[in-house]
Amino acid sequence: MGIAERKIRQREEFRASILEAAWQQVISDGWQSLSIRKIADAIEYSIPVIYNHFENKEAILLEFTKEGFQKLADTLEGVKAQHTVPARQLEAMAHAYWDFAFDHKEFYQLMFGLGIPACDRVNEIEELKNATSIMISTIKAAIDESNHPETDYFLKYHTYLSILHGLVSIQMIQKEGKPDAAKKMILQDAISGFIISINRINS
Amino acid sequence: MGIAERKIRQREEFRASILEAAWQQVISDGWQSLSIRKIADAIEYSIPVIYNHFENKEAILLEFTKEGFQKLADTLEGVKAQHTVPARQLEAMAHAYWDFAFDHKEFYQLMFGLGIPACDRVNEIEELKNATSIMISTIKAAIDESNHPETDYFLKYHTYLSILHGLVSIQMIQKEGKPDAAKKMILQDAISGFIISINRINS
DNA sequence: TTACTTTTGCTAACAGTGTTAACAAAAGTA
DNA sequence: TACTTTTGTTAACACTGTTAGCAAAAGTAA
Repeated sequence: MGIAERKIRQREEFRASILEAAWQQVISDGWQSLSIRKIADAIEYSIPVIYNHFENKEAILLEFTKEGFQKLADTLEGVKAQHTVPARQLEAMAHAYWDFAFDHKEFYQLMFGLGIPACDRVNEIEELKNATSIMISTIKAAIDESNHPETDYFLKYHTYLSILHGLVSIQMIQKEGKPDAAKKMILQDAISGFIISINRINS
Repeated sequence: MGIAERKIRQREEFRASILEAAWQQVISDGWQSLSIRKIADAIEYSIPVIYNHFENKEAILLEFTKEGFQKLADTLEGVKAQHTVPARQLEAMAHAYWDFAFDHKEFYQLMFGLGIPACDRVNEIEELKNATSIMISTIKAAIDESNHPETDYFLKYHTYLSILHGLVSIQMIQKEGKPDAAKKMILQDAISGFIISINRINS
């Protein structure tokens, strides 16, 4: 008798329909406004049934996080296979990473814990400009002293800030605790590379 | 008569006490669990009085965001002043940036919209390891082909990922919209620098 | 088919959240 | 003292995630 099998199948379908409804919510209004109630509403069931399939709301989001990382892995692998020289592979993967992030923005934000209050208003903060101008002026000075004074300082500023922010936030995601002095080598490494790149023509 | 002045002063003090209470909440439980009700409780006033001084909860958080950026700007400026060569300034500023982020974690998370569900569980995601291993293997291959096969591949992987994530998330914060193809030059620039740094000894 | 067990889904509630309308009390002004 | 403005309160609205308790449906065994 296939009753047990059918039940498992139905359960799986139900679970999938929850995720489907949840995902519709996420892509239409962002994951911050996802709510159990809206999911229940969309699948036309009462609220508690969702808890028969997922421990809590976080478990639903975790599902998407996993899916996102797998999608990213697949993308990277596919792109990597199209090249043979490692340096070209790294380059192609970088572009694929970038494309993935913006083509699947909701996934990416979920995966890396991004997206918060007032993110759209951050550009209007005067204090931000103070910090920005200090960095830019230094970059400018460094470029002026280099062999390539025609370098785009604004581009280099973005690179500089991105490296710093990337290092910090990756570190914050992975470690709950403190700075971890040894990890500062990564910072030193990245900044050294950046400074070198100012004094050299990029290939 | 100094009545008006006193009133303004008292208003200012009240406002400050709200921020003070809010900040205590933030540093003890993280900004995600900050609530108007808890603030009201801490200052021993009813809830609506807070809305006499701040338009909404977001306005309170924005206050801290501003404060954070100003703190960062001051820190960078102070560190910069201790050096004369721009390259050294950039280096020192990078370290100061790092220290700031971890010494004022709550500020930093607020400033860059970090901190979300399941951030501590992200390391246990199997799918993450899939994506990781693809990148690491490529980095390894690139190092093997370089003039410095003794390079720490794990360090380089972190640098690579940090650059990518930094670029993406900075871009996501600043722009609501789409990829912006021209901005991809920043990516190309950063990755080129990274690849160069694999083939060179860091100064 | 009947009697029993398990699964499934429901209503209703608890404990929170941000926000606001309506009103009372205090403070300042004439 | 009478009036106006500011300030603060209670109580509610409209949401959140989550769960206890119960009814109905589905499956099982006689």
